[in-house]
Amino acid sequence: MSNDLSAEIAKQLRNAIVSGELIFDARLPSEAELAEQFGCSRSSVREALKRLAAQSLIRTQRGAFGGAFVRRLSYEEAYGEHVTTSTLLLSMNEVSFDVACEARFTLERACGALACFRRTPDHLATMRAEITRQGTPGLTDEAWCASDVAFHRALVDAAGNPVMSYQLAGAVEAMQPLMNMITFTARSRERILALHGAIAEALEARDATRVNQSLEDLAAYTTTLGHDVMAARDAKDQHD
Amino acid sequence: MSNDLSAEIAKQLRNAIVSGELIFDARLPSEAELAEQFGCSRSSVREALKRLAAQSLIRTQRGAFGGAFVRRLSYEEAYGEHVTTSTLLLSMNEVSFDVACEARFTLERACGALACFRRTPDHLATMRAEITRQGTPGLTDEAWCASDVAFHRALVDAAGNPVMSYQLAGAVEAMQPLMNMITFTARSRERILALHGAIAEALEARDATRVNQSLEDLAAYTTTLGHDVMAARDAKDQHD
DNA sequence: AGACCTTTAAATGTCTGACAATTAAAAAAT
DNA sequence: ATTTTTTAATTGTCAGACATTTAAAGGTCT
Repeated sequence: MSNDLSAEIAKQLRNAIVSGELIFDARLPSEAELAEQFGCSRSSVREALKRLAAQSLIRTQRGAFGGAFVRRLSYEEAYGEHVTTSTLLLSMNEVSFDVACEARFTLERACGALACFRRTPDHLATMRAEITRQGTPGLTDEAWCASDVAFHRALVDAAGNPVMSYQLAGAVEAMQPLMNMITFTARSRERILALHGAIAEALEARDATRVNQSLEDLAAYTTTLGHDVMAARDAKDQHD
Repeated sequence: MSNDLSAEIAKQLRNAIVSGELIFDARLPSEAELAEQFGCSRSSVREALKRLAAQSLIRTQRGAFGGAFVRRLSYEEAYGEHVTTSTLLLSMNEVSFDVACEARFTLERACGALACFRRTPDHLATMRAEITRQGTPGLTDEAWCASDVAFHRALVDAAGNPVMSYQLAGAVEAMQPLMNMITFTARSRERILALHGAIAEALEARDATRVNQSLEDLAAYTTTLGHDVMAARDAKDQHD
């Protein structure tokens, strides 16, 4: 039906994998066999297999008794894919800062409640370490943002639900590019740092209400900063 | 460094796209030019391009002035990719039903609060339509589950935040395969249906507390059903 | 001049055949 | 029994050819 053979072949093989017909670690027929089955050349089969490899659906192994094998999608890989897709989505679609912020903090607050029950000393230690780093003078914007992401990731992980950590990967990590615009002044960093401290303390005390409140404050402040930056940029554009 | 040329080429091109060096609708060099640039054959370049195409990063166009163009990732595509990845992740990693349920309903409750402010008559109508469908006798398990997903998707969309809808895609839609195990009896459907009604009513009344409570009830009941099914299955396994 | 047809060149899509590199099993040698 | 060598299967890469598609350029007719 399609005018792209390799896409069609990839689709059929993908279906076989997703439907469970080909299970984890199952070996696909060799490229030559697939070419015969589909009545096409080896090149077309290879292009199809590369498509599947790009989606982490298969791995290939050279040599005798090698071939393409169905791959188990790990949390780490799924996490990475989710972050890449989300980053791309946000960077290519002019998403409003407000909307992205709202989504991120709404979801993060949902984690906060669970995290109060489940947080371990490990999670608290990670958060405190990032807070310390954020207090060091002369931190570059990139380093600050990376640390910010690590802090929030620790908060999400503290909820102790790997599925949720995966789901929130995009919300937390893909925000980084958007956050880069708002951390210009030392004053704004100071304020954010104080709010991070409040969150960590409330989490240590397992005080869900305070965690929630601190996250709301942080959301409000972040939104304000975003607006200020946007307004300043608009003014500059007018001036130029 | 890698022993896979096409993967290496794909990586470099992907970086150029993600970093913004190649912007939306930019045309990549032709396959022949890329082959020359990378000092390899056209086949290897083609395999690399297919990898990028599989990730929706480029589209190709045949003919003169055709070629590979950077593609804008739409919400719909990102949504679809997220669902596929999540489904695969859940199906391949023996995720506990409890953990998945907790993640899903925790995130959904977070939407509930926002949805009370933003829900439109359209959202309510969609939810009521699905409730009606769920009440029709003789509904297959697949149809029931699809309708269930549509209902919850409407609830998420009612929050009026497209970024959030995208983020929750995995949580809502990838649960379908897991839900398929628990909707065996008419009695359980009836109970779920009643809870759906309660959610819709509370949302219409913009009563956040009741929405939250109803979602919690639904979560609790779903978890119970899951346990029952699991226990029954274990008992059967012992017997066989 | 404008509308319609034809040609052309550039590009991707596909096929064929070849060889290199890798690898595990089988066979041979010690 | 252990080590080494051979072998066969399989993926990775390349070169060259041809098919197909497509938009632009050129030509023809009114």
